Amino acid sequence: MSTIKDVAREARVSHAVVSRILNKDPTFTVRPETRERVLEAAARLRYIPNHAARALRHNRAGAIGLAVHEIGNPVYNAIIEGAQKAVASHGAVLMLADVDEFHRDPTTFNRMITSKVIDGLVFLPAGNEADDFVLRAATAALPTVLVNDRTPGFHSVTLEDSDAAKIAAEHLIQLGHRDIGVLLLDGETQRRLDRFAGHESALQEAGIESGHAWVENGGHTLDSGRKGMLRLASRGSLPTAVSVHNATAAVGAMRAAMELGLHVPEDISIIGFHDMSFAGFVTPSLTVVKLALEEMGVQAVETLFRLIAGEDVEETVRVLDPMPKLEMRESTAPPR
Amino acid sequence: MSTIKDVAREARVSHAVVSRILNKDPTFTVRPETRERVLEAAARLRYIPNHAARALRHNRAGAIGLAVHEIGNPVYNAIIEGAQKAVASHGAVLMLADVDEFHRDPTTFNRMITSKVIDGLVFLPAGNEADDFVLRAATAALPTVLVNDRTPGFHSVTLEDSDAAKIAAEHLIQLGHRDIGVLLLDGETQRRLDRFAGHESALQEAGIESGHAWVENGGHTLDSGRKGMLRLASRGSLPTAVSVHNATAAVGAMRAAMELGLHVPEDISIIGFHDMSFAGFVTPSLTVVKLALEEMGVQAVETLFRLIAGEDVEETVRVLDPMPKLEMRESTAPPR
DNA sequence: CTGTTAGCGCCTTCAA
DNA sequence: TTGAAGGCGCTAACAG
Repeated sequence: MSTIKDVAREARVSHAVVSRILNKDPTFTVRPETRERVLEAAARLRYIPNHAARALRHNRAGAIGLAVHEIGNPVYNAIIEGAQKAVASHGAVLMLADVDEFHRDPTTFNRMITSKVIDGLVFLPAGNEADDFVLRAATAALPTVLVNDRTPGFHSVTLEDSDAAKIAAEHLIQLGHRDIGVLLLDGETQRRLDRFAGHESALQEAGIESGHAWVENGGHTLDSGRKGMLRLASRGSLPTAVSVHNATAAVGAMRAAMELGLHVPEDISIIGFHDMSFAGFVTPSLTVVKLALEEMGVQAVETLFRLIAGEDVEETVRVLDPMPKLEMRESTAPPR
Repeated sequence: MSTIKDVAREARVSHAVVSRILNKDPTFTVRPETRERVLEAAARLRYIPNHAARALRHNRAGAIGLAVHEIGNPVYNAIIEGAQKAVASHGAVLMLADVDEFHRDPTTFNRMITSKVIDGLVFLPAGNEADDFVLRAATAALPTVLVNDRTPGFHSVTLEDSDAAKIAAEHLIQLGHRDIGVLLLDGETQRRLDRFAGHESALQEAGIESGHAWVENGGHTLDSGRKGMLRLASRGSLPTAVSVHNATAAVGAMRAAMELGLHVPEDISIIGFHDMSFAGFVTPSLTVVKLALEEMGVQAVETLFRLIAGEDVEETVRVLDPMPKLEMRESTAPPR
């Protein structure tokens, strides 16, 4: 591995000159032939600046962290991809981490946030106790941005959760459903409340008395969705349609319906959130409200970089483009 | 952020002493009271060594990379988790990266492998052109370990692919199937061939002439699995059972069967590989051969660290514990 | 226009 | 048993 000094020797200049040329220092003028010599030497030696030395000098790691629950949940995939791209466009690298893992063994996490391994953290909360620990520790040590949720006092990037839930409920209403259940997210997140509010407002506008009849937590995993649906069913009466506020949970809910001997969508319609890969491939394929997950990942990282640069940033960034949009498939149909 | 000098001043010693105490230098003896003072000061100031300075000094990044195709594919989740844990146990951090992203824009990748952002790379190939680029570039620059595949001349950690495929085929044979199709992985990977060999050997031992009758590529995605199944069906005759060498593709294959008006498992049995989260939740739930994915992730990282430390490492590490195991669910049944 | 110098925070001889 | 000094590779202020 060649260093800046090797290049300097090769180009017969001091290493400081190399540094300034390669970093395109605007306050610096140099004879074209010298610049030429330096660039040529750098190319020939395949010089690449040492990351650690740079980080030490700048007091910047050149890496940012992304902490999620369950890296494997396909819903998060789009967020991760968006973040990945945005980070790359800043010439930095992404470090992916599991929140629950961090909570179980905080050593790594603590090192990551306190020893300058990363310059900032994007954090996707799920509403459990691990969140609280991570959020508290992270914000104390680093610029931190919440993604897919908002909490007063913290920088956040959110979707139009209320609108999205409203679109889902309206779709069911439009199909002719009046008995509409909902599987909310679990955990104490704002998006849970926002989505619930959107759902309720659609019912209200349609003149449907909800009376909080069929409301359960469905969470964001296959298993929690399945259990939520089973709880809904254990009430004696069943709705003809259910809005599930997460696509992974919706697949679990469909599984539960099948176990109960119900056919989807003939006996019960199910709509999910997020257009993750599995939505179109399960049977029946899942009608969803598609959200701008990837764009949200991008925005979160951009917000974080602005924070790191010390810029003034509004507390809550809302991702408005693209807006939530219905993606109709097989799992919803008129009631019979 | 306090530095080693702050601690030294606080404990009224030189910073060299602090360094040696904190790093437990065995060739170093110190008066208990001095050690006490230092440890106490370090704790009080919440001293954490600066990662960049350490990296610079040791010429080690303290991070290792994991390059996969499609971070969101649930099959990889277990591998990632295993790797995560192993990396943490070494006091390092994991950098997750997307191979295809790297191929599209090699800038970030090149920086990552050449500028000491990571100390080594674990690489999960899928058999496309992106692999070749990444593998070539990575091995030239860094200690690199292949995971879930093997290539002569490169360090690899693999599963018992042949055995696993054999178990899958034997399960179908035992149920009474004789007309057995297979959806292979695509791409030019060794595990594709190994699994095919295991499959064939089961048929042979059962006295079934394969004649390469129902053999197609199913890949490792929902869509490729679906298409593979459609191609199988387009041949005029249909097998009564299909072994799909990847669980995600198997879900796609089930979807295709449904589109063809076939019921699973009544008309056609389907068995998949890897016990990923969705396997138990799709309808019908998917019978799979469960592989030691998480353990493979662990082993890959351990192998990489041995390589980084300059130890002698056998070229191919086989993960033998736990061995592949059948996990029977609803998608396989006797032929009718 | 270019070179010299002084650190960033840490570890590791070498001396005392 | 402890301290002083040098240097990892890089950048930025200051000289020339």
